[in-house]
Amino acid sequence: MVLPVKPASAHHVFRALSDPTRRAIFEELTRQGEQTVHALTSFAGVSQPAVSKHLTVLKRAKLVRHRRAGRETHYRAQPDALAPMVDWLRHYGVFWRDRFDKLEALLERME
Amino acid sequence: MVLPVKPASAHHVFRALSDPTRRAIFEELTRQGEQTVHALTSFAGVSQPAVSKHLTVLKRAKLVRHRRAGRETHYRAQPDALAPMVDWLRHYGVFWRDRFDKLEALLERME
DNA sequence: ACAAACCATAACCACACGGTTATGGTTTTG
DNA sequence: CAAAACCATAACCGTGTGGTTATGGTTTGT
Repeated sequence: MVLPVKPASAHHVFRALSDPTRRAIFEELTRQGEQTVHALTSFAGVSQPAVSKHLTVLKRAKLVRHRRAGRETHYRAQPDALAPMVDWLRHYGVFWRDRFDKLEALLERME
Repeated sequence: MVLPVKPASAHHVFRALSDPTRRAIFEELTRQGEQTVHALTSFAGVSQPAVSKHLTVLKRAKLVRHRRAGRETHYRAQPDALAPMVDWLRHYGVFWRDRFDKLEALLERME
C-alpha cells in the first residue's frame, strides 16, 4: 500500500477547495510549512474562529493534519490528499501536456 | 498561442465543479458527447430549469460550450477549460505518480 | 496563583445556492 | 394555423455556508 491514509471522498476535496479563503490557507501551509492557528489567522484576514472552521473543513478532506503542542495547534498541508481530485481529472486526458514536458525533460537529461 | 479561448478564472472552475450535479453533467457530456438540455434533464434527475442553471455556471467556467439548433440547444464538454485547476494542482508536486507511470512506460517501450 | 495567550465550539446572522413552479419565446409538428 | 416541444428566465423558498461575537478550556508566563 502506497498511501499512508485512506483518502477522503472526492466530494470532500472538491468542496473544501471551492472556497478562496480555504485555498489560500492551504497554499500558505504548503509554501511556509507548518503554522499555528494564530499565524494563519493573521495571514487569512478573517477572525480566528473562521480560520478554525476552515481548518475543520480542510481536515475533513484530509488536506491538513494537526499537531497539538501545548496551548497551540500546528497545522500542516497534506498534498497527498489531493489524489482524489487528480484521479478525477485523469479521466479527461488533461495531463498530456505534462507528459510532453516530462518526456522532454527526460530526453534532455539523457542528452 | 495554444489555447483557443482565454481560460476562465481558477475560482470559477473550482466553484463550478464543487457541486455533484454539475460534476455529473460534465462527466456525462464527456462520456456521451454532445447532449440536448432535454437529454441532460432526464439524466440528471432534477428539473429542466435546474439543469439550465447548472449549465450557466459551467458556461461561466467555460467548461461547456453550446450550439443552438432550432428549438434545441446542444451542449458539449470542453475539457481544456480544466487547465486552471490543473495548473493550480501542478504547484503541489502531485503528479509524481504520473511521472513514474510515464517513465515506466517509456522504459518498457525502449525495452 | 493569576493573568494572558491560544484555540475550539456555540450561537447567531446575512446571503448565496440549489431546488422548485410559473411564464414566455422560439421552433417544430400535425 | 394551432398545438406541442424545447429552452431560458423570473420569482420564490428552505437550507447551507462563511462570517461575526461570545464563551470556555488548556496551557504558558509572571
